[in-house]
Parts: sequence; structure tokens; C-alpha cells
Amino acid sequence: MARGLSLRKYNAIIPLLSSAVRSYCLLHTHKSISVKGKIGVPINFDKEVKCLDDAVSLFNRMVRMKPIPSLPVFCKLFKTMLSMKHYSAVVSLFQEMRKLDIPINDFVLNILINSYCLMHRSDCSFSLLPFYLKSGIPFNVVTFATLIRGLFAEHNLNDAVELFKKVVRENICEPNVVMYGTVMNGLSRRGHTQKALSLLRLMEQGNTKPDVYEYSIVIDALCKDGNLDAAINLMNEMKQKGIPPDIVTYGSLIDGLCKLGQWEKVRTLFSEMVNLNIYPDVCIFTMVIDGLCKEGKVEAAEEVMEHMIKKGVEPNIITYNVIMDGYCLRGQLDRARRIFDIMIDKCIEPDIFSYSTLINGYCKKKKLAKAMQLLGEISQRGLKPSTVTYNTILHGLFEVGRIGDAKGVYAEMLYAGPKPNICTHSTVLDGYFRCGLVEEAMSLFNKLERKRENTNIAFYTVVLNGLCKNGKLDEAHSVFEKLSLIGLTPDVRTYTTMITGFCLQGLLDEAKSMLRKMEDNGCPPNNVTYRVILQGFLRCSKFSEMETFMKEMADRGFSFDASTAELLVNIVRENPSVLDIIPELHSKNKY
DNA sequence: ACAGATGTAG
Repeated sequence: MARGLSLRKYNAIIPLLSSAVRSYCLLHTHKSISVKGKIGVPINFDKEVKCLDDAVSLFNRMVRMKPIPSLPVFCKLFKTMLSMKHYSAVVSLFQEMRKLDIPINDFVLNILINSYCLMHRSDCSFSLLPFYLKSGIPFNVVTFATLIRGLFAEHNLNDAVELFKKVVRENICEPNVVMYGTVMNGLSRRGHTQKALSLLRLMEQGNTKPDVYEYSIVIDALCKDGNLDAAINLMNEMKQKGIPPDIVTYGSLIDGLCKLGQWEKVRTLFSEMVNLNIYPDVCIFTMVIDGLCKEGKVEAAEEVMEHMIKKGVEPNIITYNVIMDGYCLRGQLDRARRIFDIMIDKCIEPDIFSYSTLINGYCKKKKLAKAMQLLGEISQRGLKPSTVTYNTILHGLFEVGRIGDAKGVYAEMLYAGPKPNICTHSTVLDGYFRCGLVEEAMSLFNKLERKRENTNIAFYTVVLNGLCKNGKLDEAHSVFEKLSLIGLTPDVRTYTTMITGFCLQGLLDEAKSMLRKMEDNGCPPNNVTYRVILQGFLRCSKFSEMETFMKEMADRGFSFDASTAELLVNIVRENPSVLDIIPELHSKNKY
């Protein structure tokens, strides 16, 4: 519903918009596209607009027509341009319209706002709001839903939620299902499932009742969290309310169940949806195929693919990529490569996922020459390596010690490739440390720390591990102590890394106190932690102190891995009295 | 609003 906004209401949103209004001038800094073109040719919209040039020349003809085409025609042109991702061009053409004194309306302005949001310039979007007021054009729910979506796209969750609350609280416009859906989606995708669920509950109480769309957003978020019980309960709830789940709802649930390997429940949902005459689509079959592949059951996956073809559902590029990854995971690169070639035979052009998957497969087999060759082929196919592609190949090169090549690829990435992400940084740092390039690692680490970009505990664990393994336990310890200041919580790998570091230096008391500390901090040790600490004590022949740990391990259902077991056997062989000190070893005597 | 590729402890 469209409703004008009084100045009072506008003032109410001013604090939020302050930075936006400050950047109002930005509106006028965009370069204009020059207006040239043929005049008087009739518009054949769909046929003519295939690229940016087409759009611009059509625009130029439109503005010279007499009478000038109606605003919906301009909107249609702009929407086509947005679908081609020519966001800034829409801004330029809008400015041409202004210069030519072509009257505009709320639809055009909303499209302009959306253009800025899609450019991740929601500040510019906000700076347009005074323009609505000046021109007497009313804001509507689309305006604000678009702004909220823009803020979410920029990861500005707080402002997005604040704006939504303001819109509701101050009755700026009546939120509709789309606006609720936008907020719930934004919350879900940023991991705030519970907040999305609360909003769903709020909708249930209010006038705008949620439909299958809103339920599906929350169900999907719950599934992605692995909270399948809650997801299934929510589905049952919506059924009881008379809102039948659709194919998307079933898709989310089936994907979640496949990822947890709960095949019986997958089967149940499958028959349930077919009974409701909802037939699985290529997405759903691909989820099942992926689940099977990840469990190593590629044959079963191929059977599902045959089944779907029989049912008239054609596999697409994602289906083939998933099967290819399945073979890669089993190390069957020849088979993976065969799937790649079959795809091409079927005129399904490999995409960057196909290449990254296959490159990862070759890297894991340490066949770096093959991997590098594929990297070279990417551009020949008119594709660009993604950040993931680079991360994969960098990891592979470092792993086999091809430092020079790794540095070369990294330099190429920095120079001409996609933006490195936290994985890239972790991979390169880990590579430097493993190759003993501590200086280079630390200088990169310091540089990254100064930038204060997004970071995570995995990244720091790489640094701690690198320092510990290179004999810099003191430095590692001071980085570790700093973690809470950065707002990062050590996880089981972080603690295990530190414990390994202490054990390496024979500092068993420190290792032991770190073990207690992690427990106290609500991060219980796992299998690996115990293995590390036991090996540490074994290597220092501190047999008697091991007893406690072995009891704890047994209580928690952990067992030895092959290498710890072997170590134990050798110790017992050389020193049979160990058996008397550690009664638990009797049961392990079979080694 | 449903599907695919990358990094950290042993």
C-alpha cells in the first residue's frame, strides 16, 4: 500500500539516514552516458535490448520520441538493465531523465533505489529519500523493503533491523509479506535463525499472516543449522494451520536430512510429497545424489541419477559436478575426469565449480601438473578462476612444497584475480609456516592483522600452529592470550594446537593445565586432544600420569588411533612394567 | 524461499 510520509515521520527516520544524507552529493558525481542515437525508430523492446549499448541507444531514442513513452516503459528498460547487472548505467540514465525534465514517479525512484542497493551503495539510496519528499512522491512498502534488503546485502544487519522496526513502530507504511520475508531472509542468512523464528511468531499474531514462503525461510534456516527436529516440527505446525508445504519446503528438509545421513526420513518425505502430487525436481534429486556421494556411495548416486532421468527429470551441471566430486573424494580421478568429458559431450559446458572440483581432486592426489593444466584451461573456456579455485591450487602447491609456483599463483591472484578471502589468507599462511618461511608468514600475518578485516578462529589457529611447529611457543602463547581481546573464542582445534605446542617442548604441566582450561571454558577435549596429550606423556616416559587421561578417554568413549597404539606397543615392549603402572593397558594388550 | 567447489589440531 502506498502512503505519503509526513515530515514528522520522515524526521523520525533521519537519525538512521544521517550518513546517507551526508553523502547526498554522491548522487551528482556519477558520470553520464552520452546521449546519441537514431531517432524515430519504433521500440521493439525484447528483441532490441541484448546488452548495455542496446539499452542506452534505446533510451536515447525513447527520450526523443513525441510523445515521450510512458514511465512504465522506462521502468521496463531499467529492470532489464538491472537483470543484466548494469546498475550504474541505470543511475546515469535516470540522471539523463532528470536533465531532460522528464517527470518521474515512485516506480522509477524505487528502481533507482534498488540499483544503488545492488551496487552495495545503500547510502546513495538513502540520500534519495529527500528527493521523494521534495517531489511529493510517496514512499511505499517497496521503497523500504528494498532499502532493508540493501542493508542486509551490505551485512549491515543492525541498521536493517532498526529500519524495519522504525517502519513498523512509527507506522511509516504497513509491512507486507514481502517486507517480512526480506527481514526474515536477511536474518536467516546471517545465522540468526532464532530471530527469524521470532519474527515468524510475531507475524502469526499480527494482521499479515505468514504463508508458505515465510515458513519455508525459517524451515530452511533450521535445516542449515542441522536442527532437523525443529524444522520438521515447524512443518507439521504449518500443516496444522492449513498451510501445505511446497516443493521448496520439502527441498530444505530433504537436503538437511541428506546431509545428516538420515536416509529413512528422506525416504518418508519423498513418498509424502509424491502422495501430495509434488514431484521432486532436479534440485531435490541433486541433494540426494550429493548426500550419497559425500558418504562415498557414488554407485548409489549414479543409480539415483538414472532413476531421475527415467522420471523425466534431466540432470544439470550441478548434478554432474556433484557426481564428479563424489569420484574425486574417493580418489578416482579417472572416473571424475570421465564425468567431466561426458558433460561436455552432452553440451553441458563445465563451469568454474566443475574446474574447482576437478582441480581439488587432482590436488588431493598430489597431481599438481594436472591441476595446473586445468587452471590454465579455465580462461580458454571464457571462465575466470574463483577465489575457491585459487585457494584450492595454492593449498595443493604448498602441500607438495612447490613454494615458487605457489608464490607465483598467489601473486597472480593479487594482481589480476578475485579478492582473497579468509581461506586464502589461512592457506597461504599455513603454506609459509609448513615450508618454514616463518618471516614471510609473520609479515603477512601482521599486515592482515593491521587491516582488521573479517577474521575467524580458524585463521588464528593456523598462525598458532605455525608458530608452535616452528619453535616459537612464546609468540604463539602471546597470540593465544590475545584472542579474547579480538573477540574470538578458541575451539577444540585451537586448544589442541596449543597443547601440541607444549608437548613438543616437553612442557607437560602447561599442556595439562590447558586441557583443564578448555574443559572449564566449555570446550571439552576430543579424540585428537587426548591422543596428542597421551603421545606427549608417552614420549617423555611419564607413564604414571597417563592413567587419569586414559580413564577420562575411556569414559568419553574415545580410543587410540594407529600411531598412538603403535607408540604404546613399542613402549610396553621395551618396558613391560608399564603394564603394572597403567592397568588400562591390559585391555589394549592385543596391540 | 530448495542443490554444487576451498582453509585450521592429529
